[in-house]
Amino acid sequence: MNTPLDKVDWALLDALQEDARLSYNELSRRVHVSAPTVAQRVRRLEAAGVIQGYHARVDPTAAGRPVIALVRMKCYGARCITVHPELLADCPEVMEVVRLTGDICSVVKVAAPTIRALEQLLERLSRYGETSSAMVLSTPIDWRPVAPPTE
Amino acid sequence: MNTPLDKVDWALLDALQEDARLSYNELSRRVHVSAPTVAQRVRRLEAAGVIQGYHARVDPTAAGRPVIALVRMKCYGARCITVHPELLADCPEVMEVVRLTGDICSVVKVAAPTIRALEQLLERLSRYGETSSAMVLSTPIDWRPVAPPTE
DNA sequence: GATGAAAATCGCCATCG
DNA sequence: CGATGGCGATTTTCATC
Repeated sequence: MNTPLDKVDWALLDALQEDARLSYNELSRRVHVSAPTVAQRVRRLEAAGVIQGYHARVDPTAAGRPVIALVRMKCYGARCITVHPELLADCPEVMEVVRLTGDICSVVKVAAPTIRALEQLLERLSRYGETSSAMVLSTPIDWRPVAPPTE
Repeated sequence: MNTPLDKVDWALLDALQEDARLSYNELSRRVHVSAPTVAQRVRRLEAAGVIQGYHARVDPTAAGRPVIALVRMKCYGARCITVHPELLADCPEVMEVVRLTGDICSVVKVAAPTIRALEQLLERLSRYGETSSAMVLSTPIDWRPVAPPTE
């Protein structure tokens, strides 16, 4: 079902991206739409896959994983981790994997407790392809909400 | 205040990373700790900066921004966007900026509505440094919770 | 940190515009 | 398709142990 998102949908998405814990009543006040309508809209957005989940954002450093890195992968053909992400199911250090165009197969974002743990993960990743890693010094922009496409 | 996270803290972090909309009562049931204690713990985690926010995760493609890319930047000295992220305040396409060690200054994650919009953003970014971009074909691992560091 | 209760809030159903 | 009203259930918080 591909009915485009209207003004109310985007107001709800804005609010819930900013604070996922807002109640339907509170959303109703902010968006100036009745609470039952809010609940219906939000459930529709969830069912349509527009909203994929609600998550607390945890600071990896404060949580004991201060070693952040980006690992560029050039996988060996069929063992490409982008087609077998389940290979990394038991690697809690792996936060994100994106598959790319170009000579870099994928980029893996990693959050490890220690340099040593990062080293071990790189060894593991090197089974699947050539790795090239860079440490994350800081995150000037950590997170941004998805904004309505202005057309 | 740097008191390390205990078992209860991690149970709460796990639950709230998985579903940020759980009530304190529901958390109380899952973590087997009384509701007032849950509320107190969660507020402490928020105040300590361990929990940085609660966000709905929105699928950029479903929300009208299907053109995702990673842009590697080699900034021109002082104009480096990692030290002046406010230069990108009015670029809703920019989702994330990480500063890196190595010859790549930073990587910028972008979600644009169209190829044309991506092109325009690249023009803008090229004012600050050399850009090298790769399209995101897919995201085999989109998101992972921060897990307790096993030591 | 647990308990218990009180006040406020929330979510949902049926109904109506 | 959205708004209103009201009910019951849930939640949050306070004081106390």
